[in-house]
Amino acid sequence: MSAPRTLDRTLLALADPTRRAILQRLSKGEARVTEVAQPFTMSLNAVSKHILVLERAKLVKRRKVGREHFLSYRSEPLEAATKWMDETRAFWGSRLDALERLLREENENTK
Amino acid sequence: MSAPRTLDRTLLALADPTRRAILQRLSKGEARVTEVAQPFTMSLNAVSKHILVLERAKLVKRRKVGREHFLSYRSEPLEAATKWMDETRAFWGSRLDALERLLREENENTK
DNA sequence: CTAACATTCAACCAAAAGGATGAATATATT
DNA sequence: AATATATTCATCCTTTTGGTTGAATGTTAG
Repeated sequence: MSAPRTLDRTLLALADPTRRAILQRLSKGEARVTEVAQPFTMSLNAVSKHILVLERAKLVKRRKVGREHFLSYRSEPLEAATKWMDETRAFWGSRLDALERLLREENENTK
Repeated sequence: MSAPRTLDRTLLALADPTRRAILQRLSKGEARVTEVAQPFTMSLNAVSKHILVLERAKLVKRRKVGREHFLSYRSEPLEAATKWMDETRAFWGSRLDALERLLREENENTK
């Protein structure tokens, strides 16, 4: 099993609409911090912090050219999270169907 | 587009190893609060709070029988989150491949 | 050199998260 | 009725989060 910290960071980073919007923007191509911040009403600094969260989760990579920081989207963490979710959903969802689960519950309740 | 609040709550609830462990336990069948809390070193009350977070995200349903509260896992939010992730990953990941993205970036940089 | 620009750093703040403990509530057992 | 059990409620504490503003840093342009 892979370190759960990574998954924590990925899911936490994705659990915010601002950050998802940032990622969506970056999925269309590289952009500078100011460009990324432009559509939002919040301050540039606030966006800068969101970017930091995304970087910590490795969902965004930064490339510095002079005074400009180019941000790009990295797909690996989302792929990993998707993989975890698919596997988990399969395991939690279909392996025990409703009837099986009911039987097991009854069995446990009479122990 | 579906309300982002739901997705927020689901992802936030999943972004914690304790809560994922609780869900894993419940995926094997119903359990009471005390049973769910038993494996953890933290206090019962702390677990109770985690359960509340999971309920808010509709990942856990509660059925009260006398003084006992039976908790059960609900698969719908995880299914919805998986769906969102799959779609998003497809959209962000494969629709623009590396070359396309590179061209677009160069184009944007010369505007 | 100086001015403008891109970005972060440093405080500060309010709210939420994650935990502990002790009291309260409701139900079951004797 | 008295006690034990299952669970939450109410406080309190510390850390994190998400936001603000103002200053600092580094880079480019005039």
